[in-house]
Formats: sequence, structure tokens, C-alpha cells
Amino acid sequence: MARRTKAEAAATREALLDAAEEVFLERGVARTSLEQIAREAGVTRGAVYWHFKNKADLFRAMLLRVRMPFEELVEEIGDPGLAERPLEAIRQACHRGFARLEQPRYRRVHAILIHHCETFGEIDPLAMQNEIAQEACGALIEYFTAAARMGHLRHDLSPEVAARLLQATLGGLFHDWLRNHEHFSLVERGTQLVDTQLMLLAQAPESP
Amino acid sequence: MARRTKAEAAATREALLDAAEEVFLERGVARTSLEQIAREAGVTRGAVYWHFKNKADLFRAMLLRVRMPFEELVEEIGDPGLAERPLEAIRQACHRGFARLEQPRYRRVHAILIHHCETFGEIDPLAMQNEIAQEACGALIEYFTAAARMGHLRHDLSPEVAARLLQATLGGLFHDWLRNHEHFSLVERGTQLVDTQLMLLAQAPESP
DNA sequence: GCACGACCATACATGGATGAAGGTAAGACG
DNA sequence: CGTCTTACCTTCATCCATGTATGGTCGTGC
Repeated sequence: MARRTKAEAAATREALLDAAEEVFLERGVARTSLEQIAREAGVTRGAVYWHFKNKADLFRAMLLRVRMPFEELVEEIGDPGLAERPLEAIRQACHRGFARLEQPRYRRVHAILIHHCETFGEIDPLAMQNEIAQEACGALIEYFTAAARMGHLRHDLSPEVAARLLQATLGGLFHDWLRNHEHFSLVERGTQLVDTQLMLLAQAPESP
Repeated sequence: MARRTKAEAAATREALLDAAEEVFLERGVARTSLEQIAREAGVTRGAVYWHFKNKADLFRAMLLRVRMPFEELVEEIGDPGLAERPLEAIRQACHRGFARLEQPRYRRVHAILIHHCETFGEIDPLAMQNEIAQEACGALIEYFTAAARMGHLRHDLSPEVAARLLQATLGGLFHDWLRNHEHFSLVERGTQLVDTQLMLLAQAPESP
């Protein structure tokens, strides 16, 4: 085959990553060979080994396209007045997260990370999940602490317990949905559950 | 090697299942060969192929030792008066579930099913997880419906939403704990979260 | 007590995946 | 216009897991 231009080379790289998402999701990471990914992308294994060191490297590159830290979601809302209402900030950040996850690329990659791969080579998906969970839980604790300081959190709850409760709920929801995304709409049920949970956790405002 | 007595044969079968748990958990299902399992059990691959058809069959047999349907947990409590207090039944069933999962065998196998295997051969772990989740959610809905009928559930909540909320929380908790069981005690944090969640979902009793 | 078959080890054939090495042609550059 | 580099393909050697076939040994039922 002939030499390609730089733009075309970048396109092949993206095509390989797209193909990896498809095949990884369909057959699982361990059972897919680089041959299958290359074929899906319309090239041969040689191209894969040109752009990536090995399967672990390809996997890592695939994950880099879908990073989504919690703080980024809050910033995206772009409402500075939200600092006064931490529970509302949490609510809207969750909604944005749901919308993001429903995009095919985000959904596929997260489904792969959580449900379709085991540790292989130098890759430890559980450690990655731990990182993500720790980051999210830490952020939630901060917001709930602020909410408690303002009297927005039920007085008989500690911020830590509230954060753990919501984080567990979110985690369970994600796992369920990523396991079978056609079973229900994430935005729909996620909104329902998060709104309910936050309503339960909130301190009823003083009646005048 | 010599012919073994029936009891010895059954023992090697159990040893193979034990070994499978160990190695599957440590290296993941896909990356472990039957050779490694056999060696861990102190036998050769011949023994494996005698007792099991192939890796999928061995895997299936491993799961059969740790089935734990929700109803069974409720029955284990053995308190017939619990029918009058469905939320309390849920609470105690969860506690029993936590205690069960902290036993090494249950913990290991569930960790494998959820975090250390992908679909292979005729085995689809996601379908199995779906089954388990459906069963649990269905049972929860029944109990919450009963609670609603008795006025024990907050009047502004439907039994379905309450069930989904609790199920998501439990699922998230299990995933987190199975990912890193040394990080916290399941019984401890599980009790904390479930008690809190049920307290939030419950309708405050009429003050006299 | 003896033949049968359960139980397990060994040997072999097969297939498929990996990774490295080498070949090629087209763009970049002077 | 020549040469160097990039991007990609082809091919090959190697390894490893699977599954099966075969062989050996000794409990066990008759």
C-alpha cells in the first residue's frame, strides 16, 4: 500500500480507535485480536503496530478520548451563583454527566472499561475505576460539606454519609445502564433517581 | 497416577473449583489457562477435562456454589412477624446479604463475576448480572408496595422509585466493595447506608 | 477375585495470536 | 530531481492454550 499524507494518517489512527471501541464492546477486550480491529478499520495489523505499541497502548489511547472529571461538569454549567446552592450544583452536574454518557462514544468506552475488560498487560481497569470513584466521592463530600454549612443538608446526616449514599446510587445506576443501555434511558431514570435522592437528603427550608 | 476413591474424586473436584476461584480472581478469567488452575489444585489438565467439559463449564459450576436469591435471605431470618414490617424485612435481608458476601468464597466469586471476567464461549456474565438484578429489583418492589399499602413509605414516593433507588445504592456499594474489599468493611458501611436510605424513604409514624 | 470402569497423567495435533523484521511507495525537503 | 523519512503492508518465527486421544492404575460392584 502507498504512503499517506499526515491528515490521512491521523484519520487512520482515529479509525483504529473507533474500530477498537466497536470490537472491544462487542466481543470483550481479551477475545479481540489486533487483527480484528485492523480489519474493522480497513487496514492491516501493521498499521496498528505503527500507531500503537501494543494492545495496552491502544486501550490507553482509547480511554484518553473520554475523560470526564466531576469538576469539569460543574464548570461546564457556567453558573457562578451555583456556589450558593451546592445541592443544585450536584444535581445539574449529574444531569450533564448523564447527557454526556448517552453519547455513543462515552457510553461505549465506559461500558468497555466497566463491563468488558479484565486486567491485562500493564492495564488495571479496576485501579482506574478506583481513581474515578475516589475523585467523584471527594468532590461530592466537598459539596455536601458546603451544603451542611449553609443548612441545606438534613441535620441528622453527615456530609460523608450523604456523599457515599449518592455516590453508591450513581455507581449502581451507571453499572445497570451500561450493562444494558437499551433497557431504559439514562437521562430519564438518572434524573428521577438523583432528584429524589437529593430531595430526601435536603433539609426542608424554614417555613416563615 | 492411581485411581481414587469416590470421596477423593469429589475432593479434587472441589479443589479445582477452589483453585479456579483463586486464579480467576488474581489473573482474570481470560488470562488464566486450565493448566494454571490444575497446577494450583495439585493435579494436571487431565483431571480438569475429566470433571468439566471446558472452561465455561468449570466457570458455571463455580457460580453454582454461591447462589443467593433475595427471598432466601428473608426466609433465613425466620421471623414470621416481619410480614407486618416490610421495610424492616428489607433491612435485615440486606444485613444478611452483607454478612454472606464477606465470606471469602462468596466475595471471591462475585468479584470474579462482576470485575474479573468478560463474555467468553457460551458464558455471558452480563446476562447473569441482569438476571440477579431483575430478581432483586422485583422482590424489592413487592416489599415496597406492601410498605406503601401499610403507610410505611413516604407518601410522595412510588414503590418503584423507592425500589430502584435502593437497588442502585446496593449495586453501587457492591461494585465498590468488590473492587477493593480491604478499603472498608461491607457490613459496616452497608449497614450505615441501608439504614440511612430506609430511614429517608420511610414515612414518619403518626405522632399520637 | 476379577473384570470393568472411574480417575487422572501424558502426549500430540491444531489453531490462533503476538511481535519483530523487512519491503515499498509516496510525500517532505533541499 | 534525488534522497530521506513516513506510513503502511507482508511475511515469518515463536509461543501458548485448547481439545482430544491414549495409556495406566486401582477402587468397586458382581
